[in-house]
Amino acid sequence: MGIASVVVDVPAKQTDREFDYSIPGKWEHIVQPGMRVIVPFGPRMVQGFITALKNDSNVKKIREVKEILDLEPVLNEELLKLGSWLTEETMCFRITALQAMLPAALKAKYEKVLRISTGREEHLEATVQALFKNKDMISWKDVLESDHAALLQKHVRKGNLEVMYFVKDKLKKKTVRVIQPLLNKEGLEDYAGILPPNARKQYEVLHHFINHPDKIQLRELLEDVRVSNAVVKALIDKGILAEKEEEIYRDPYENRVFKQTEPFILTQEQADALRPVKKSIHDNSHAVFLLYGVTGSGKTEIYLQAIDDVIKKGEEAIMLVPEISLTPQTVKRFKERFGNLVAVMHSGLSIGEKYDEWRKIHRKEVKVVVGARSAIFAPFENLGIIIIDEEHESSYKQEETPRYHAREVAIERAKHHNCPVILGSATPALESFARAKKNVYKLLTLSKRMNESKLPRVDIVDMREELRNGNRSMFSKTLFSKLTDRLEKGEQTVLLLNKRGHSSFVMCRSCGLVTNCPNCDISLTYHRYNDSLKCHYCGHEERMPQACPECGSDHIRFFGTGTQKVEEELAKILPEARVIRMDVDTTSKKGSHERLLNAFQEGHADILLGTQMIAKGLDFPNITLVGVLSADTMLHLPDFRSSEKTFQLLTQVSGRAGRHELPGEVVIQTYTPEHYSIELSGLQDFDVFYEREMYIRRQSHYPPYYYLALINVSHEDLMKAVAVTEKITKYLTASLSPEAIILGPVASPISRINNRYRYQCLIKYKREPELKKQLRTVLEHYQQETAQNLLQISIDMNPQIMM
DNA sequence: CCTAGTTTCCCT
DNA sequence: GGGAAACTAGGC
Repeated sequence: MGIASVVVDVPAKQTDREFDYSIPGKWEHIVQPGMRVIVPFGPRMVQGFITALKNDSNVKKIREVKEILDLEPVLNEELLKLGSWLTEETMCFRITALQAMLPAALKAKYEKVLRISTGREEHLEATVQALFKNKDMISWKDVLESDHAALLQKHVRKGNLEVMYFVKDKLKKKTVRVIQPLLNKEGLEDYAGILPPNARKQYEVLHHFINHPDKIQLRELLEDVRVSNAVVKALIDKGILAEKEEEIYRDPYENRVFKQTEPFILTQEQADALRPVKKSIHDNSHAVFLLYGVTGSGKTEIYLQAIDDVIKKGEEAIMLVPEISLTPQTVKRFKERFGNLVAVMHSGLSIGEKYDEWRKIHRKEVKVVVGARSAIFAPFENLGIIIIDEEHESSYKQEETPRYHAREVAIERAKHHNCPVILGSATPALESFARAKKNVYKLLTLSKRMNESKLPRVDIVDMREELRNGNRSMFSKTLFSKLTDRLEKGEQTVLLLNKRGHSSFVMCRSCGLVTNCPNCDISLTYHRYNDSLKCHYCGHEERMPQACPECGSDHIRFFGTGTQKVEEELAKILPEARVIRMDVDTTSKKGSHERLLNAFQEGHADILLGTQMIAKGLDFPNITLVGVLSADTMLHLPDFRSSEKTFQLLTQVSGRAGRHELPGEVVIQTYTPEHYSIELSGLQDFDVFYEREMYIRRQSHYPPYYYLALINVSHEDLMKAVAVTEKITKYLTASLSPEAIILGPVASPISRINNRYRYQCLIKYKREPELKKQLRTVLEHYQQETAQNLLQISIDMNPQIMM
């Protein structure tokens, strides 16, 4: 008899294992590991994944698989194995790991409903019967909201009502309504002749079908003939037209035409860098390459030609790009080279669109996926290369469980497929560069910009000096004069401000009150478009107060500088300048990112003002000036990587200037010009920065010299949070080797989120083979309390941010 | 001894 | 995660 081992969709410690189910005979020959199933679990039905098939089980009372959800496995053997690896590495539940590898559309939705048991209606009193009026089922959610929950529960016990559970697919196949004529041309003409004279619109619709007898989407028909739905409906009712639903793929790029491009001739440096990659592709040998190339050195062309080789060999490629630079511009470069062999995956797509892109990969209709972090799980079976561009970007680390880093997953997958990984960056993560220096990764260097353009000249302006000279504006003299100069010449400028919102916080000038989030230990941010204050952590939102809630003074004001405020200032000092603002507020709508960039590229604006999202990937020939309004904003964050992040951001944004014929200039405004990460980004000298930062990391026992594990404990009760963290710290100190450095308990940088107090313990270590085991013991120990959700303990192996 | 509220156990 | 069994405390 066929038995399936199933991992069920119940993310809890006790259910974090396989359960055996028998396979009904009719499915015996269909089922395979990696398929989703619906299985009975206790009194309800849940979704699960088949992880293995076997012939017998030592479980006595075995139940049957209720339903099979897939005809083909959604996870192949490699991905199932990768799931186990993820579970192990990130210390998450198996089900969480498996679901993380699939598009959200494949996750189940659950519904619990009540129904009157057959023939028991007369046992119910009028109030209960009234609830079921016109309905044969009512949802459990409504029951809980009604005042009759206890009464209904009693009827369930007596058997008058029964509880039913449904497992639904989240996914809906997208359909469109299609209209087609039921008569031939002559029939339509005849009918048009006998239409009453007031049915002008119906006549026009018939005329459309007389000229175009093919089926047409309802939406298009309405647009083409300029009629309303009612007109078409009338013709359908009369039996002249027919309507049907047709399934379609959602293709976010369907209306775009991409001109094919041919591979460029590589420079000597590029060719030298590509050669070892090609060798690895053709020898089927695994290797990790760190492609270290200055901004504008043509890394993308190397990626494209490597992928081209892979496709010619009949294999597939994954190309990861950071979320914020996964712009239509980037996608275009890949679609222009590889046409419809490319699938695209990023968070801007709807659940359905992501699912459709995933299906293209699953059905082997494409050879390349270009995508953000989660695209690393693309279900390719013959991977020939994995490329991670801007590999230092922190968005490659997922900050929710499973807390994986796409770079680690990439290497794990590439080992399985015996294929190369390319990590590309102008400013590699220190960890990566250190590995390259130790020859763990192979270093490939591009030191020159393509078409010989020079790196831009960088001016570092001391804003304290400006203030001393009486300039209180947010623009230094240097930046202002260069701005006016560009404006006169008709060249373009990019202005970077590393903040969002109108102002960072609101403060009362009379009593000094800063408006904080009531649930979190963090100040609220002002958003102008709806005159409100928002918390970026819990989503709390309130109206901007007219007077100080504490002292009643109306001297309540914004502090700090946001993109909106800079925009206003620009309008004052350079009223003739056309400005495009890009930040979370102006790009939240679908397609707005692309629209703004296109407008800028086509020269509809002189200045592009934005947050970090503009630092990457922009490649417009007319940009000759880049201004960084305040370089220090991220420098003073409580994070050991803040220098590295600052250096990377400044170098990246500087690289936007002068990439083509026109030479570029950069102005960096700062209050700490002497800080090495600012000074060295001015010289664009990564190598010196690397040496300097490595020295500090060694001194302070941070990566790459040490590994990190961060334990975060949260509880509504402050004392409890402290006590638990303290206990964990003590336990780990006792059980790990004396070489491990265990810091804590300390309050998290954000010490309260959503009314939960947060404490943490940081472990720095070089080699602790027992660490994961010990951490598991810790989780086990607090299992009861965490299950009740009073206490939360999260563990982040190799954290990217210390919050 | 019954009941309502709470904790623990178990799901194949 | 959630239902049901097991357990506990308070009512008369």
